[in-house]
Amino acid sequence: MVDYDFKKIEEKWQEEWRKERLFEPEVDTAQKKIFISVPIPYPSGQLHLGHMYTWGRADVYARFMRMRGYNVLFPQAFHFTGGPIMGLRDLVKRGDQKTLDRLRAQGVSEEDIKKFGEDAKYICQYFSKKAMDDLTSAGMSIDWRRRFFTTQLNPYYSKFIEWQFRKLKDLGVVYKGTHPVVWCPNEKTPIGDHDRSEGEGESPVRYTIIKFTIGNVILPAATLRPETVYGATNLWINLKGEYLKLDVNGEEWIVVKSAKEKLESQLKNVKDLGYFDVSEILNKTVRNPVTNEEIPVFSADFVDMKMGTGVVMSVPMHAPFDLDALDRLVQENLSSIKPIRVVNVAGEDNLVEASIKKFGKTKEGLEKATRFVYKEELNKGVMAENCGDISGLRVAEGREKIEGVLKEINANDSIYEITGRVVCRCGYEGIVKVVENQWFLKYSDLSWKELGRKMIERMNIYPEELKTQFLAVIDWLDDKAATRNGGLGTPLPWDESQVVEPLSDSTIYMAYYTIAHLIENIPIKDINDQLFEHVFFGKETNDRKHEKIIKRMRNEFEYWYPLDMRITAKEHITNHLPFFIMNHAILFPESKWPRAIAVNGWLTINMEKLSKSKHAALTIEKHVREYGADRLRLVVGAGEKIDDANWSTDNINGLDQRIGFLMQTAEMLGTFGDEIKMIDEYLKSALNNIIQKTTENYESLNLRTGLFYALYESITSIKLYLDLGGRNKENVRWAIETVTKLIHPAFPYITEEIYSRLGHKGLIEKEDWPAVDKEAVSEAVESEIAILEKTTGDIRKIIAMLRKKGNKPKEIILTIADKNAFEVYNKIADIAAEIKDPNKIRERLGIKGALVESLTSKVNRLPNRTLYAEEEYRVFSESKEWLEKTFGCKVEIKKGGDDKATPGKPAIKII
RNA sequence: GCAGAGGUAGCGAAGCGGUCAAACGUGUAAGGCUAAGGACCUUAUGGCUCAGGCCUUCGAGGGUUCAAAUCCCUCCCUCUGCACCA
Repeated sequence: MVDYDFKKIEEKWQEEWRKERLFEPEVDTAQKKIFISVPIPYPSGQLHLGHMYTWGRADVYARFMRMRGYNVLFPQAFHFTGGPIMGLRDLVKRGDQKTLDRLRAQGVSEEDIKKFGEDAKYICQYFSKKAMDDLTSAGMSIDWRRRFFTTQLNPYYSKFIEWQFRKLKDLGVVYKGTHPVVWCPNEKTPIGDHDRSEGEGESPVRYTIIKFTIGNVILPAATLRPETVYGATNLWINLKGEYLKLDVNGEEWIVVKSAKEKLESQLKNVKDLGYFDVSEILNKTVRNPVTNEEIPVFSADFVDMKMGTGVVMSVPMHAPFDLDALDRLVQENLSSIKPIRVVNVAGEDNLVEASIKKFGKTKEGLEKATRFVYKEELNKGVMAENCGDISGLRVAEGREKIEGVLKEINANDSIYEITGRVVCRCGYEGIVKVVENQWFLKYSDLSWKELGRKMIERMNIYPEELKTQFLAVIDWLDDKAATRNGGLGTPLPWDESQVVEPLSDSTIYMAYYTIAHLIENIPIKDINDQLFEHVFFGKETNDRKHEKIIKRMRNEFEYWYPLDMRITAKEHITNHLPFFIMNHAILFPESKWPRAIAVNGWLTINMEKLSKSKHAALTIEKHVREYGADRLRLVVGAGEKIDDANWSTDNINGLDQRIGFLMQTAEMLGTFGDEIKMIDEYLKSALNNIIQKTTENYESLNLRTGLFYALYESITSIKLYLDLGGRNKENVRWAIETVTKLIHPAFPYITEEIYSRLGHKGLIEKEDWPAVDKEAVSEAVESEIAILEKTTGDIRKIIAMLRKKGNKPKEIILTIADKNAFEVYNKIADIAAEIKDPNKIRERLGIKGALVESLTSKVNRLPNRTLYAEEEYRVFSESKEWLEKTFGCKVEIKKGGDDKATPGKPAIKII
């Protein structure tokens, strides 16, 4: 590592930035603005390297844009909404050992831990303060004046949320409904994924109930494949099970005992009418409500007492379990039923028979067979001609349509099951509950989706490939439950039993940043919808008391909005980002729609995912202390696009080397002169190319590539320049300053330091971003340098061979090709620019000879640029000294006279 | 299942019709520098050659083209998300 006192340097420049108020931009209509934001973190722990990656990317962009002359706003708030912090408080209160260990590992004092157990708000405050300090020390150029937090703990923000939801309701996109959730009957709350000790990822699945009737009594068969009702040959019940007769919404249902609780928690009005002996209906017939046929009721062991209603529709032609059970009855001469085909799969004669053969008749085998048949028929199946209204439809379509058919004849209902066993952390098994009084945002609305799509089409999305995915997500979007009945948050203004849930109260909060530092000058009692309507939409206000401050708020919003760049990680693609898009689309006019989104992958450490247990060891605080902020900021170059980025401290060495090189070269400047050689043209050309590439890549948040040019390619070019004998003071100085500027957004502290050591008084961040001098870019010069390098490589190869033979080179003679060879070469290059076929090129050229033959013989080695004889001579003769030094022998450069020389490839003769 | 992304040398990762045996980083090996180690510099790192050459490679198999890692088709495999949860 290069030795420098990073702590001192960091403190020094932080102070300078603070003095200059560099990160506290004011409205200035004469200056172009850019508004950047990163998600609002949830302060349930200390920020770690994963955060560093996302914030680092945002900060590089912010500093880059500042240098490009933009007035940059980069604010940061904190999100207190939700349940987990309260959960953390309870765990601390309970003295949960794991939790306490984790907090202690993060350096939380015993006194603070005690307070955590008493007050969730204190946890929020503690960690948000920490986060602020960590981000600041890591060099984030954040305007902290505008920080705020959410929930009713901040009544101003709550007013903003209330306004927003009233407005959404007025727009007709909020409605009250019901929603199935996995529910803990003990704690009486939904069990989210992280609240489960078993069953992560399991979710409610809806079974269709088809009502078969026997007189007035209903046998409700639960099924995932209602479209096969045309092929039902019988019903299955299980004589070993206990059944009940229930009054369900005024109808008499026969169901297995376990279904009672489910139906109750799924909003059915249930009265228990007592035990029902199912042997009473065994072998009796029931009426299929769709076909009106009478079919028998049989018993089968495979009917699961815990699943659904305990009544199963038998479709032996399309269900392995049904066929297997029926076969047994037929063998015992208890039935003579024949399966009925209702789905055709091209090229398949009897899918169920085939699959049973394949997977076997064990329970596992039949389960596999069932999944297989389900999949095949769903994907490839077509409903047969005996299926009434759904005949000829694809299975998926038929399944959708049959629901309507059943509904019309009042023969359907539904029951939810969980896709797998879920156990709550409290130890109780989860069930599906249909919760009432849920308020939904109607993201399924087609005209709303149209707005969302329109916004996406107009937005810059980085990486670009994600645009199609965003459009797909909008298509897939369904109504979103926007409230819940617990946790921290803002109560829904018209139904205070519900709290706006976290993802729904953080869709347009970026607008709040524009006024967050001003709004609290107005007493809370005077904050109303009219104020927000005025500030955001310029509608009339009759508040004269706060005229001045309101006017400022209005100006701030008008100036800063829309948001120019939203930077976030990929886990938000299917939740936060689409909501952010949709809510902006419906609430704001097009001129205020966000302009760009940049998405990044996750950070891995030495190729391993950052697991929760590792967070404590990977805090930003710890790493800044250990390595310094600049070195830590190297993490922004760890990845690109949505690929996962890998961080390893190995890379620090590479950074240090290059920083050291810049500093050393800066110190050597005094020994340089003012001679200008071809290599100086090369330096100018190469660096201008690098400026261009760096700028383009920073613009689209491709920071790994940007840094590759700014930090690696640039220094490689400067080294090559010095190697080849370049010693022009002005040019080297310019090169060092340019590179320092190019890498400044990523490594702000050390670059400020280098810049001041170069004798500059002002801040580098206030300097202009290096401009590309197109005049200086010369393809010819760069190709000649490449030719020089290639030739050097060839010489080396030949010398190595000679050495093997025991020969030592005494002299190297390089001969540049004849002028007329260059003419031929360039003619071919010209033709090859449009015609690519070697045969046709030769035809068109009309010249023959060994040179033409060799230049056009290999299709992938056609000349593709113009070369100049004088330039080629110059580059070699100016490098003569260097070549002699490199190879330790005499070198002679000749012009013409050797047939072996071709343009771009001088003849090498070694004596 | 649905949706999206992707499979390139030991590893990571560029390239997205012709300057591709394939940038760059890292690893490995040899040499230099060092008292030594680290750091640094040079070179090598698909195979065969041994005067700058040739041959075979970019998940598998077909196809288009004078020319394919790059375009088209089929197949195999991997990753991510699927919601009321931050």
